[in-house]
Amino acid sequence: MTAAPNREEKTIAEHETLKYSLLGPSLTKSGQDNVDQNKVSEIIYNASKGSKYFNNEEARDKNLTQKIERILTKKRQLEKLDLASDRRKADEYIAELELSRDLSQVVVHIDCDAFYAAVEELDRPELKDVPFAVGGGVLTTCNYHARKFGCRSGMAGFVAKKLCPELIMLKLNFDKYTAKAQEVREIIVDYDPRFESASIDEAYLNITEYCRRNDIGPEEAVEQLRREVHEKTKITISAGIAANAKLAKICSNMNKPNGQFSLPRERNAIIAFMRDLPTRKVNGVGRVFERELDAIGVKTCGDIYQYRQYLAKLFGDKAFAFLMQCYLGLGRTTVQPAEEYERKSVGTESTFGEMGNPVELRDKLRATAEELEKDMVRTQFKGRTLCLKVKLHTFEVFTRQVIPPKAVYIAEDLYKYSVPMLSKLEQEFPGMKLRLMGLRCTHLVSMKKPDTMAFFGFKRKSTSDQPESESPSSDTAKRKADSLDNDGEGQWESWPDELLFEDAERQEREDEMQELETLSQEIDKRRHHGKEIVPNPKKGEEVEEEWWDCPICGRPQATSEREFNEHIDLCLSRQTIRDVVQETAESRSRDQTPVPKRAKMGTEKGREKGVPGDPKQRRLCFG
DNA sequence: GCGGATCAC
DNA sequence: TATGGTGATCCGC
Repeated sequence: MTAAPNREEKTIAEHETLKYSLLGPSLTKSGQDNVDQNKVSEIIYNASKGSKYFNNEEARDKNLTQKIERILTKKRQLEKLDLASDRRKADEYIAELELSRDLSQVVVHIDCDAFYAAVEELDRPELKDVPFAVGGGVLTTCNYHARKFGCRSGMAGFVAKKLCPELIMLKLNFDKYTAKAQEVREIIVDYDPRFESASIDEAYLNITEYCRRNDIGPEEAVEQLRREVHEKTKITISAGIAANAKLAKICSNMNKPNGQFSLPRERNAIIAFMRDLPTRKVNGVGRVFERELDAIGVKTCGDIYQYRQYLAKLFGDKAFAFLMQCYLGLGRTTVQPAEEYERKSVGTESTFGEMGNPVELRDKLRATAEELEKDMVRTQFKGRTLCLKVKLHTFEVFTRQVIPPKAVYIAEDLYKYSVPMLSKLEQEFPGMKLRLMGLRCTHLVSMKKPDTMAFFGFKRKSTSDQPESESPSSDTAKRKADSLDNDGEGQWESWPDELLFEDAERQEREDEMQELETLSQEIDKRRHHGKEIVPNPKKGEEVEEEWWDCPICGRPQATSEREFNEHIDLCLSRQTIRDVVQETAESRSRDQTPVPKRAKMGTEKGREKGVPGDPKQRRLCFG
């Protein structure tokens, strides 16, 4: 074969993958079954061709193709080697995972059907029979009529219009969706008071206890839940019922919309289910990983097994572990409120018309900093690291970060420390024009006043043999109260908005805050020092009684939050902050026990992400 | 630890 | 005319 046709073939092949990529990330969403994807792909391709976005996508696609070439080359090398040891390691891992299999829990994933569109339809019934979408330049979602034309979430508005010229575009009414989501959560809380919001329209529930208490089967319970939600909110939801969250999530997509699917909680049924399941159906496998897996011959989760000896070397240990769990159909069986997840960053970004003027760019940076300050104040965090993100007019994305001398959150500081990064980028890309700018703080430090047990990480542990002590009703009430506290106000009463103060006073406050922050970190570290600080049930009969070791004086303290806070206040006033920090540092150096890591939020590759307990975010959620 | 990349929603 | 915002994780260096 000559070189020319080969190159041509390659170009065609590359365009095929590009076209596939251009279809967007939500290809697996429902409503696309009877759509001629080739036709849709052609329209999208032609609508996009030549644009800067297209060119960038093309470049990315070429890079991925090269990356896949490298993967294949590596695989061919591995094939020549003796991988018996790798196969044995994989088999040992599988055996180990198998031992951890827990089929005792009934986990449910629920997902509102085309949620934003459904809410809009309630207000405007005439929309029911016409294709329409919600969102601005990019579709946030669209109804099922629109999906028949190939429209999808994440698609550019003008492309959607090409696919469906009659498409009606609606602006987002975020408050409306939030209110509706709240209605839904008020119902599902009765099925699991500790349900977990995955987003505004998705939630995980563990209904094991509900089924036991009401002597009802899981499928029947979920049918009842869906019926109840529909009757009371007029929203239809789809649900998946399975032994763990990963499977439940997959199952909720099986009979969408307005349907449910239950996967038996039996090993054989689960293995059989995974065997024929395309990898892309698993949460965490996106367009890229799907292509990479496909390239080596893995199309379904069942295919994973025969390639097990290659996976770690080709994709890394994390991906290996993830894939093994996919093959076995394993996932977490725990469900917990989103507020209990720990936030790791706060950021803001925005897109705008091409901008290259350095003065304008600095104005934009200042505005971005001011936006971020609002979010930092709202969430009560400072950041030890500040990250600047820019997207050039070519759609290329770059990030740069700094560690300011102190934790930051005030716009002035955010700006001051990010300007040099912007200047450096301007040097790096002379005449650069941006279409997006963003700022993000990471390595967060809490600014919450240290007067609650929650601050120290103490949570009332429900006595396991006393489920009534944490009855659904009381928890519901508490969680409803939480949701009303939507701005985190009331936790910072004695420290009003910084902006109200004159600069000098502000500085003073800041220094004080800095000290508090240092204290909080020290105590935080110490808290994680050992399990011994967690609440211990008192020996004896009174199981309800609990006590805590004060993290400052070390003495055991009473159980009520009020008493505990009073003690902490007393302790703090007796001992200066400096003393505490000193003492804590000493105790740390005495005790060489490694600080236990916080519970990880997700599993490998960001699977099973939770939503941080940020009010802004929480507003988006059921939880 | 940094920067790029991927992923979910 | 023209393709989002927020947050998380993983990998290679």
